[in-house]
Amino acid sequence: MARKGLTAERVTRAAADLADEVGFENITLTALARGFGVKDASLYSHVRNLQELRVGVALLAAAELADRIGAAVAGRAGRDALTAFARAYRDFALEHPGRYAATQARIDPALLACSDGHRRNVDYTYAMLRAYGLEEPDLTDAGRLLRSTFHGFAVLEANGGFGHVRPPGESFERAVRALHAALERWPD
Amino acid sequence: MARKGLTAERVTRAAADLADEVGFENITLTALARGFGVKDASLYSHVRNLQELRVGVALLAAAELADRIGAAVAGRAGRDALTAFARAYRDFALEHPGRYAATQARIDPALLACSDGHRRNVDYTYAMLRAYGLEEPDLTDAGRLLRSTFHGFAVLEANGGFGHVRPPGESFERAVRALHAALERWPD
DNA sequence: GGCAACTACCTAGAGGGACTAGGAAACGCG
DNA sequence: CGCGTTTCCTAGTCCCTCTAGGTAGTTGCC
Repeated sequence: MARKGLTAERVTRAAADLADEVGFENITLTALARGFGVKDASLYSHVRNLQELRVGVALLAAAELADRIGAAVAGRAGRDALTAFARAYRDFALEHPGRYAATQARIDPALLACSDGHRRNVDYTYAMLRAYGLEEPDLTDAGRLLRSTFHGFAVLEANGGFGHVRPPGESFERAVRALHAALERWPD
Repeated sequence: MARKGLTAERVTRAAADLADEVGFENITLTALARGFGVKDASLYSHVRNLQELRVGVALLAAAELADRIGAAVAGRAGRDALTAFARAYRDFALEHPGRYAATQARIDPALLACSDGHRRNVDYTYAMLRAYGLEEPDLTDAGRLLRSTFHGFAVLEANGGFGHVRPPGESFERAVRALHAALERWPD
């Protein structure tokens, strides 16, 4: 009955890794327990239930994504910032599909408000858009357009939704160019 | 032991309705069987397994979406067609969240090639884009941009990803305007 | 150092969903 | 009518979530 030194954080991090392997929807407390050489019931000392584990992964993933985006946009503005933001976003989704899916999981709004990662992601977006000279409500509209396009692209690419003819990366760069042009001419 | 007159089609249609209620990921053969007043094992006479049921729902939903889009864009071109397409797309996603999620489910490419609904959805998009004077590879890039934005918006809105301040519908109309402008000036 | 409190792990078991094997009753067609 | 097929059944396996209650390590406190 040797102790394995598990903590809520280690479990959550392992869950994030597992999510990247098998998909965020398919993480399982049993599989996680197997990975630690422990019975599944034991994990309930560290995590209340599967739902809470998912929330933990979502917060972790959002923070990691925010780190990447923050590093990418640091010291840039306008087109440079937009391109760096977009690439960081897409790269994260490609490298960490499970974590990325977690960032988009439906979460209790009260909890979401406390999530540093989610808040920072929004902040970076708004900061970038303000540099284009936008103000409310254009800020909101443009922000939603960016999020929709980036997220939609990430989902479709991850799901193999694009035929294999043309490299998705080139389509993505084009999309970012088009968005840049749209932001410069906003509101048309 | 009265027969209930079940068929693969009735089961699939019920699964689509259930998906709209509880989410595409959460449909269950057991719940479906309960709805028909039948044991879960009985459904295996009509559907090979859960995976195949999901595929069936996906094909059904894609056909329904294609019908709506086809009706919307009939006789229109340019901005009119784009707006009608976008509204039909978003409305479908809002009215039938489960069916909409099904249209985006990862499916065996071989099967997907046989899906009339999926093919028509692609065809409508390409027809619309050709009216903007685009040719390959711009056609592919622009098509991916549209799909990404529409899909991303639908997912975020369905997940409650937009705060409640500004009505999503207005942001959506703006996004469509921006996309129209981008298509007219393509490639920038 | 020794004892109590706490915590990390355990076993046992309920409950539910996917799925299979094999059986019986309804149906459809000659 | 009777024969084969289809539809539904019971029974049971396996896997996952989650709870209750027990035991063994660890920590803190005198």
